[in-house]
Amino acid sequence: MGETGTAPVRESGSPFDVFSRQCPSRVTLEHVTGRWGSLTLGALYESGARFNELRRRVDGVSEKMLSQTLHALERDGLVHRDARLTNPPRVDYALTPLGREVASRLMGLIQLVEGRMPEVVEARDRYDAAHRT
Amino acid sequence: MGETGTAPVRESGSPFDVFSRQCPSRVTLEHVTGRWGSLTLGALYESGARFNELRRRVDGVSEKMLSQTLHALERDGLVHRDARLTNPPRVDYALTPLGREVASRLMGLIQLVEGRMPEVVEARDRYDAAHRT
DNA sequence: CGGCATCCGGACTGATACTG
DNA sequence: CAGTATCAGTCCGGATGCCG
Repeated sequence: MGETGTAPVRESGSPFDVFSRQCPSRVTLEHVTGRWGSLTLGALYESGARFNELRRRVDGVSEKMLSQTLHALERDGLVHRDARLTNPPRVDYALTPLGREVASRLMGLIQLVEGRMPEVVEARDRYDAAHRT
Repeated sequence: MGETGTAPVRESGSPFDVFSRQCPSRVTLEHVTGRWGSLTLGALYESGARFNELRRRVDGVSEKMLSQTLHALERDGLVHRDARLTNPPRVDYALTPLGREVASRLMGLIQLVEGRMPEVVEARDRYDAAHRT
């Protein structure tokens, strides 16, 4: 390959470098960080819950999106689904140990963003003021 | 209000609860965790860079999306843009102190996901095997 | 080099309706 | 309660072309 210093190796030597296209880890990262994925993991970090309880925690999510999100997270091994075929049916969702680790880091990020929102809002105002013609 | 334990207060008492619809922090969180936002912050965490250098680091991003992403992050005060009106033009992007904090947590998440991909892949195989009719 | 404006197909989203 | 199915609307995102 080019020896002109183009090497994009980054610090990674990982076989699962998210920065590369077509790497399976990028898909998982998108499940985790996606619009509803992050909020769903955050909601479950609090405690396990049933479907409609989760819907209430994640304000604004539709049935379809929540269902879809939970399936993706379950498939990735981050969420455990426990279904009782009783009447009425009861399905409990909870984080797996791996899911808990991921959610923990995610919560760290979420809380940082929440806590620094005043700075963000201020930055936005400055930006908007500067970019008005 | 209801004293039946419905209080959805969560651990948050924050005025910027991402779990609530219409909260500005949710928008910022989406910029940060979005498909290209997370990878862009990750790329900049390594070091500041020029536009096309960033394009190379974030494999697969289009010019348009990178530009759009950088604007959003700049507006949120996470990225600093330094433009020299020379010829040829030169524009350097770098993280702000706040951006660096956010990117740091993000990298923690990214590295966790990358490192645990074997488990994820395994979980997927199990899921797919169990859900084939 | 570092962008922005436009176009356009397809992916994604969200009501609604229906099932077990 | 816990979903799936369907369908219409939105918007994402890439390609192209032009400008400073």
